[in-house]
Amino acid sequence: MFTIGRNTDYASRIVLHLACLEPGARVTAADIASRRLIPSAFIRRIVSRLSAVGVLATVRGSGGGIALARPAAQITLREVVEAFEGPLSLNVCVASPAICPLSVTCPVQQAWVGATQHLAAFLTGVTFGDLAREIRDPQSVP
Amino acid sequence: MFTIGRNTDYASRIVLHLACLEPGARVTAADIASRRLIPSAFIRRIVSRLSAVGVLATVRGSGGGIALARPAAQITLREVVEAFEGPLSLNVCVASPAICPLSVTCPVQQAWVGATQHLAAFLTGVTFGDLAREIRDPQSVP
DNA sequence: CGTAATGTTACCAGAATAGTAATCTTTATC
DNA sequence: GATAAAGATTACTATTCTGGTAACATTACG
Repeated sequence: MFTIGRNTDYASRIVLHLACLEPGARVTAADIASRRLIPSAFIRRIVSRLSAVGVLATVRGSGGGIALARPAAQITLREVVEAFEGPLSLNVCVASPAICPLSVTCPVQQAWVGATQHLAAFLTGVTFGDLAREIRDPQSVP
Repeated sequence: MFTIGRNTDYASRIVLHLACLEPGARVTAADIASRRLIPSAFIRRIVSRLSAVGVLATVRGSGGGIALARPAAQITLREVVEAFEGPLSLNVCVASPAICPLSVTCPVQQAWVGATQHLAAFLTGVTFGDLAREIRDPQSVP
């Protein structure tokens, strides 16, 4: 079973949480942590990463907090995944073909490239605007 | 970067190697290991697993060896992947939703289910018959 | 029985993962 | 400007996973 890591999962919960609030709403990391069941010490690094990547905008200091850096409809699941997992690559020979001495004419490598592209396209098509709408109005996307 | 493991990669090379031979051809593990650059001690477990899953047929003892258990066209890349990675599941909450207390109405979980299904469908569509044909006749599938 | 082959198990070192904790920086407010 | 609230950064740990090695067991042919 090859899966995304917990970081990525938590990150998507955080972004989803913000996407469900009023546009531009700002909340504290501790608040998200408690509501979304994320280890509170953990959330710091995740938020930090997401803001470095341009998904979140943070405000330090008293009264500060976390908000989406862009409208939720412009944030894709792929972006969040790649922030933690690196560029999508279902096999090492996809990201760095040189690692495999056989890769030049290897059809399996081609297959993995194709699979990776398919997955990437799917994840690009999922925005947090869509996901938030599913929560607000479950009927809209059955 | 979340990728398949080396086991899975090696396994696909082994099956591909056999798929390129005459149908029913039987060769030794050591032979495959040397030709496909797989650690020779490693290949035992891999072959053993693949035969347990019904992809390979092995014959023990002197003069024994390894062959495909079925025509290459009936062996999918998905099958080989799942033999080593377990059932496809891009997030833990896909395989076991109970693990996440939020999963009941979690749209991200839905997204991961969809992504997993897409990937599974893609990998089901890739057979080692196709892959072997690409090697024999690169023009046929450009 | 000896040899050639796969099957199985145990083991190891290094890396990654999940999670914790402590400390530093920034900034709003009083 | 002192204080406290908030995020930023770094280090650390325990556990698991991974890739790989090695040894031994089993089977079968001649």
